[in-house]
Order: sequence, then structure tokens, then C-alpha cells
Amino acid sequence: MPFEDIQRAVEAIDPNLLKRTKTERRNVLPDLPVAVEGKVVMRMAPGPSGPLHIGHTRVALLNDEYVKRYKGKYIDRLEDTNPEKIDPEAYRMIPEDLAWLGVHVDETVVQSDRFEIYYDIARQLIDMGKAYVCTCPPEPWRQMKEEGKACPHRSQSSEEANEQFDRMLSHGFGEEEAVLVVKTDLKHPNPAVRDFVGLRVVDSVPHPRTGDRYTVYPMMNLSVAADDHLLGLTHVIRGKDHLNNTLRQEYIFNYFGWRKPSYHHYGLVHIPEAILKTSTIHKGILGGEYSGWDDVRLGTVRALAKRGIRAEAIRSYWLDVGMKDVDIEFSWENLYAFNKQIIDPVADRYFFVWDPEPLEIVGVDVLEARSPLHPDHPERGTRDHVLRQPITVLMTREDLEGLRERGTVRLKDLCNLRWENGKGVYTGNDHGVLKEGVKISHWAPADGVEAEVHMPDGSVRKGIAERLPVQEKDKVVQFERFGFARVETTSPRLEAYFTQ
RNA sequence: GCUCCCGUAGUGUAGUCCGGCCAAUCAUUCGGGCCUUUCGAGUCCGACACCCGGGUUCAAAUCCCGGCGGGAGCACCA
Repeated sequence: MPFEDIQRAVEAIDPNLLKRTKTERRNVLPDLPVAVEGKVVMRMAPGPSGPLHIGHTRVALLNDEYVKRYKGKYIDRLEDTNPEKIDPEAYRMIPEDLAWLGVHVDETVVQSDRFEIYYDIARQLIDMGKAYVCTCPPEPWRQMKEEGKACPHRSQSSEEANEQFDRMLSHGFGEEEAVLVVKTDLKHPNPAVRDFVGLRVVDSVPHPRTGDRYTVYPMMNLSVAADDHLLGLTHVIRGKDHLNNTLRQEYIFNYFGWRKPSYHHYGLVHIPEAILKTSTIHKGILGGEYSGWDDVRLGTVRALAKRGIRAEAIRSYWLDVGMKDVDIEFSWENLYAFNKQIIDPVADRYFFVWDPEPLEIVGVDVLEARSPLHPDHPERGTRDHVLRQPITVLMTREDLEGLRERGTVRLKDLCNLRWENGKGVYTGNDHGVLKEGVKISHWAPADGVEAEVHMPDGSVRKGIAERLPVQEKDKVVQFERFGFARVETTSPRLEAYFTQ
């Protein structure tokens, strides 16, 4: 029987059967495997090379969400084991960013406090015969690995390895002269998993926190494995880019017989049109191109905050995206949609006239405007204006052009006008004219405040706005027919940052 | 080259493990109606997708095989 016939037959029985029923999207993350309430320990492990950017917020918030669900513990672990890529300010900025995001951190761990721990792990690996000190130059060593061959040092005894490691620690080797290598399997089909460097020498750059006290630095795979175990991590959620690192770290877990955390790798995120690279930003700030880490052109968390993007919107966005391991394209559009849900009900409305042009109003002595701060919430009050002759208001160039062409306009909350001899002639205050097709425009009083709205592309929209009360500072307002913006200062000039 | 991960609308996502109620979810976006003194919100209608080809089966988005496509790693960065 064709589908249409079935449809007709069913409709004949009861038309309600074919009604669409809406199903609620639950928008929740799946449960974590083997998670016990109160026992979950998770972490965020940023390198302190700068403040957090939008890309970091996924791992920060996903972990936070689960820690809260299972009433667990959240560790912020600063991975500062590469002294060449550290911005000392980041030790302060990262916790600030996490706090702004609403991430509850129970414990902060700084890896540069833990050199002795990594050295101890290294010793134990050596004693187990699972690590050796290699003094091959980097390139031939890599080449041998590629071919699945052992370098001459791989067969050294634990005693030899310990001696050589002592020499590393006592500055007996310079950079690239010796490394401690963790053995895995040289014949592993995946070349990315074969023997990897566990510790290396860096003595050309002092560490911002430990100076030149330590020159043997752990590589991430060693320090991460050690800390994930020692800090009692039960679940690790991170990006797919760490898939091969997990494989390497699991060797260390297996050598020690440690219980592995449950790993989950989500897909990579491509963030279009965002400036995220800390080195680029750093250079830009030093060169004066960017005003700072919170320059609104940047994709940093503090730049988003400055623009009026709310942390809850970022959280909702990542919750919606979820945990899938497909690679995705970040959608500013969707983030803005979540943000609008939050700011629209709370943002007070004001008039901001860009490209302002004056218009003289005649035919009336006094005009009074009482505009609601928010159309859906009259109880919040009104912005009031009283205009007396001679009356001049400001309109956007485009709106004034429209008045000239059409001959009529309604100024919102104020009055209706007819165009005559370059002036606006008062024609009443009945907003019923809108039903007749009269267009509506916003306006600003002649004694309004000079306003500048900084756009995310770095441009500035200048104009005249209503005067905002000082309480609007730091809040997101809506400039009608323009968009949302976060108010930075209300006087002597109005300065705001465009949200969306 | 080798290894791993992944392919559902413009974007994100549900469904895939355990085949049928999927003639495919929800959100966003876009188009339109209603409502509305901005924009939005709300509400209603509409548009757009199972990477391709085989196979198994009464039945495939779902299972199998083979392609193709995308991404990541093969660092003395994290």
C-alpha cells in the first residue's frame, strides 16, 4: 500500500494519530563510565603561556560540568615545564579566567613545584629498565625510531643509565646533548607511540618560578602520567589531539601498575575568524597593535567578557556540542544565540544614533518622551525626555533620508512628523500611524552624549546617544536597531563594546 | 609513507553499541504568517541531511566489506 493511502486510512480512523508531537531535547552530557559520586577527580591542564581563550573553555567547562554532577574534585594543573613558553602573568590570569567562567577549582597544582617528583619517577623507570639516557643527536635518533631501530644507548644497564641521569642533573650535559627516553615498543606499528623523550635539558632560558635551579625538565607525557596518577585522577576529558599522548602515557601507567583513569577524547574544534595564538597576541600587545589581552578583536576569554558574552552562554554552547569525537566547526552564531537568551531579558534599551544628522522640529511647543527601559518589563521604569522649543533631535543619516523620501516618520515614543522645507513638522502622537505604513525611527536628544561603540573587527562606530545612568556601567544594554553592547563608561563620553 | 580517530541539513546535535515505532530529533540559520512603537522574544508554517558503492536481511542512518573524504600524530611543545 503506498504511503499516501496509509495516511488517508489512518486519518479516517483518527486524525489525531498523525499530529506531530514535540520531543524535548534534553541537552545533557552522557554519564561518565565507572563514576562514583564523591569520588570523581578531574582536571584542566593548561600551559601558562597566556590567558585562556575560547578554545580552552570546552575542556574547562566539560570537566567542571562532570565534577559538579558527581560532586567530585576539580584540579587546575598549570603545566609550566617548558620555560620558553611561559608568560608569568598567566599564573594569575588563568585562575581569573576559570573563576569568570564559573569553574569551581578545588586545588591548584603547579608542575614547576614538582621537579623532584618527576626525577623520582624517572629513577624508578630507570631501575625497572624502562628508561635510558640517550646522547644521540636528535635527528639520527628520530630517524632510527622511524625505522624501528634501537639507538646504541637503549641497551645500557640501569647502573649506566642512573649515572648518566646523575650527570644530566648535575649540568653535565647541555641542551640537546642528552635526554631520558622512556621505552615503549620500537616495533609498534604506530610510529607516534615508539620510545619517547621523558626529560630533557633546558639551560638557555631560566624558569620564571624556579630560575636556574632545575635545568632538567620533564616532557609532558612523563609529568602528565605521573601527576594524573599521583593526584588521583579518575577521569580525563580532553581533545582528540591527545590521543597518541594517551597511548604513550599508558605505557608509564602499565610499568608502574597504576590504575588508569577513564579517558575520553572529544573532537577537534576549528574556530573560524579568531585570533588565539598566544605568541601572536603577545607580539601584538608589545607592538601596540592590541590594547591588551582583552582587546575585543581577540578570542580570549577576557575579550569575550569585555564584549558582554556571558559565561553561561559559553557553557550552554559546549553542553550543546557535547562530547562527540567528530571534529567540529565552532559556530559564533550559535554561541550568540545562547548569549541572546541570557542578555535579552535583562538588557535595558537605549537610543544610539550613529552617523547622526540634526533635524529641527516645528509646530509644537513641548515634546515629552517616556520610553520603557525594557518593553517586556514596564516595572523597570522609563527614560524620560522633555524637549522645548527650539527643538532639535538627531537621527541617523539613513533615517533622515527616509523621512525626506517618504515625507513621514514616527520618532519612537516621541511624535509623528511630516517633512516640510527641510524640517520636521509635528503631526501628532498617535502611534496608530504605524498601521498605515509610516516607518519608525529612533532618535537622540540634542543634548545627548557623544558615544563610541567598539566593534569586534576593531572599527569604531561613533554617534550620539541618550545619557545612560552610571549604574549601566559594565552592563550589557541594547541600542535599539543597532545591537547589544557592554557599557565601559557612561561619562564624559559613552564608551561601549559591541556584543552581537 | 606509517598509525589512530571521524563522516546525519549552512552550523551544532539526537538516533548508530542492542536493525523495525527514523517517511530522521532539537537548536541555530534562512524564508513566510501572527503578535509587536526597535531589535528581539513568543507563536505558527516552510526550506535544507543519513559520504559513495556493494553485501546481509522481510526490514539498514544503524550490521559487514570496499572505496572516497576530513582531521590528528609520527617534537628534546603542551
